[in-house]
Amino acid sequence: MKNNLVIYNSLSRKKEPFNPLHPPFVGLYVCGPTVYSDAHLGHARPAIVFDLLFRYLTHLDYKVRYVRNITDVGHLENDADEGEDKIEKKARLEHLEPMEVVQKYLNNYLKNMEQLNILHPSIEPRASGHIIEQQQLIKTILEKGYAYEINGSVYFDVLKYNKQYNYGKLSGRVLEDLQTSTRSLEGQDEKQNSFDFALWKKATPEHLMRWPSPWSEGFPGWHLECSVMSTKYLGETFDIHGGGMDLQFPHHECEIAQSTAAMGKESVRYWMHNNMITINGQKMARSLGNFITLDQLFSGEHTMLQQSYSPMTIRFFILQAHYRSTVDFSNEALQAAEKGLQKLMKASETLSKLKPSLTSTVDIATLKKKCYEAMDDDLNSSVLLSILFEGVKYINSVNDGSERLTSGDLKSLTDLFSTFVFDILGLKDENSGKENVKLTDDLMKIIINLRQDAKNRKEWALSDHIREELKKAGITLKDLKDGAEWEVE
RNA sequence: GGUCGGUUAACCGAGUGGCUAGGUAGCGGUCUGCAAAACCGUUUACGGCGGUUCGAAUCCGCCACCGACCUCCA
Repeated sequence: MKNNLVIYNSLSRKKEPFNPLHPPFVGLYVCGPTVYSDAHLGHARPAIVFDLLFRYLTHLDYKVRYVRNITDVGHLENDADEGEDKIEKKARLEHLEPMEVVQKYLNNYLKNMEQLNILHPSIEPRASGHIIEQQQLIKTILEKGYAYEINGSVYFDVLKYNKQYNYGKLSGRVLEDLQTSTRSLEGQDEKQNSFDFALWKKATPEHLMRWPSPWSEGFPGWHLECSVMSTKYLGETFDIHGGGMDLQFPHHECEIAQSTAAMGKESVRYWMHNNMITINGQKMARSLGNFITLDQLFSGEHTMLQQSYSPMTIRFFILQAHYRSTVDFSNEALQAAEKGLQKLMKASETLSKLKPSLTSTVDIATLKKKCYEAMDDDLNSSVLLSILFEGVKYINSVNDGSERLTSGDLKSLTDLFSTFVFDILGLKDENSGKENVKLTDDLMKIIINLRQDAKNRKEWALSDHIREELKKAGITLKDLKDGAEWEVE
């Protein structure tokens, strides 16, 4: 199995040829959402980026097992109000059970993902379903001597780990720098060093989410679930781990430390990080309160939105930028994306109606080659789209008669669009269904009006003929006192 | 403060040591009863200052500004 795919590995900070460990199988793990509020535009980005990767690898005939976790345990929040669990905080506010909150927002997230035409991962494991495995990993790390227990909590000993391994290799941190620069936060008295992180945390009396363990009734640390669930389903070593750039430190750094401490080796071969979506140049995040939820985008109900934007417009908007660049939100940019998407969709419809010629005046084989080159170059969907728009130009030109395509080339171009626009980029024509309903409605109005004119002129034969023909087409006309109703059988 | 990244035309956004990215918007034209669509042509680019080079927006240095991470976060 061969491919020309090159991906940027955050670990080496270089583009590297992608060679899976056990071809034709590929293991892909991506950090999913913490489900304690509605999904926002920021959540759409990694979902779309790694959906693109999943789709492309699948297109290249790899057998991909794609694991995307659901964080439903909620993790410690270092707010002024001493480490309150996010999910519980929300639960108390809304008088719901923590798991009820989880279910509500998980449902919403999954609904949004479907709207964005994001394929379901192969496995969507939940942190709460892997408490035992997480405890096992803690035990192993304790046995290896890279963690210590204090007052029922267990912390990872970063200093000791760093003597043998390199803590900070992924994010470019140097431990000595961290020692001086890490802010001193309250409630960290237990830790030997400020940069140590929790593997197990003893629950305070008001903490609702808790599980029994050898150390205390409590809950697992922030970073544990990913180490556990990735290796459980993909093996001790697996191909790709993805997530947002903001997770690089400390989350992914800690994952590396945990896995390495437990197994003596690293799990991940290629680290991939998508960049952020900005709004007025600033990161869009729940914590900053400047986020727009996907439901709001789709409905247009937000003070910053001039109109609603369809899921495919959002998808197209995100795909227009390369995943490692920031992408800046604005109404203007989304409206441009909406128009661009419409142009692409319209062209692909036109394509299906083109008539073949005996000769071709444009080079489809080269176009196809360039599409693969764009995707192979670290999933450059931005360049891919620019090439597909060359194809759009060809299509419209052929339609206008200024260019020609043989039936063979026509088929190639149709395959190309089907493959790249729909299968790989995962775009779909949202208007076809809606338009048809509206179109039928409009057509029926025209027919009914014409028939009314005929009736007004007492041309009953014509009027009856129209009604009979419609009946044959499965449409029943019902004449009312004024006007007419119609219905489909 | 530390680490890392960015600054591209009206807006979004690729890319590259010499060759039109693309989308949206604008302008001119073709087509058209009109309009729309489509097609053709087209305008203001590579933050600033130096350096390397035959040639830099692209490499190097300095400066300015912006951002991310360092704390849950996509």
